[in-house]
Amino acid sequence: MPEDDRLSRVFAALADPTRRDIVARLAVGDATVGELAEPYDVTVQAVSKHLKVLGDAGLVSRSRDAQRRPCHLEAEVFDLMTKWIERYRQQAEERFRRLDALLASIDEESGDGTDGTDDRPAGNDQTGAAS
Amino acid sequence: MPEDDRLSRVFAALADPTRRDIVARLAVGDATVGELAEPYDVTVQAVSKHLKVLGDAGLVSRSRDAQRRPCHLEAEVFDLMTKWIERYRQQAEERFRRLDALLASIDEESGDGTDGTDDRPAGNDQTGAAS
DNA sequence: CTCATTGACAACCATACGGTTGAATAAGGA
DNA sequence: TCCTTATTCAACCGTATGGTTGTCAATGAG
Repeated sequence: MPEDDRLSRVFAALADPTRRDIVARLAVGDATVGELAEPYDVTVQAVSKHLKVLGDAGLVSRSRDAQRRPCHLEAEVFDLMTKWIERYRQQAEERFRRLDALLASIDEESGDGTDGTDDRPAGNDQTGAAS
Repeated sequence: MPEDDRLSRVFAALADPTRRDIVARLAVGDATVGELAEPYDVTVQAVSKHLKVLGDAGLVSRSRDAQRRPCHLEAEVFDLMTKWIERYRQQAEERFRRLDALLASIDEESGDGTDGTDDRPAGNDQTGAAS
């Protein structure tokens, strides 16, 4: 499966409060569909659907114990999200730092505010760069 | 806004590849709607909708520069996600460690495999615990 | 003032989503 | 064997989503 697709599934799966709640419960310990359904006032079928979504996203795996199909949380998928998030957070924070440095340098040489624009660090001139 | 709702919006916003791509571009630098729309073969209106979703999730903010409405990435929202993810990842990993310790302790006293069930660490007996 | 640019809003369409009910499958227990 | 439990599958319903086209508001340039 394409990694992009997988990321989409994971994010979409966690966009639902009930499914996040299920993940929270599974973090405590494995559980069956019936057990997971109990706290909510929805049918077992609905929870089964939620579990299918979580399963397709790779967040939970199922095993078999007689008629039961216990659900198990697969924590490693979280790494995929964390990696994605951290990447852009760091990028954004880096950009913020650069802007901060720019403002500081402008502040330093206050009095001849005519050529300060040349101090702009290269690489963040996205605005206005496109045709 | 309820935090749960906010989290849902953020996850839902990032569940779309185009919107993740937009976030990636904004991490490099602010941009206008038109600039953001260019790489994709969808209309500007569609991108505007995407930006509304990202805005409602608190992921991007808008300012005004003449007719233009530059988009700016708000990195702090990532913290909300990271916190949620780390919480359950750590819980799941902790549970994994406990299971590992259990298996190790069982392995140690191999030979009298009759009462090993009492060695189960407390707190992870979710399965079968619900009434 | 008039026009071009930038972007948002409204209405519409097809599809996906979360939920339901009802029936089917799988596995034990009487 | 028949019945109960646990879970899924199938069909349906209302609403949300991502996309389109068309129109309108805001602003700057001629």
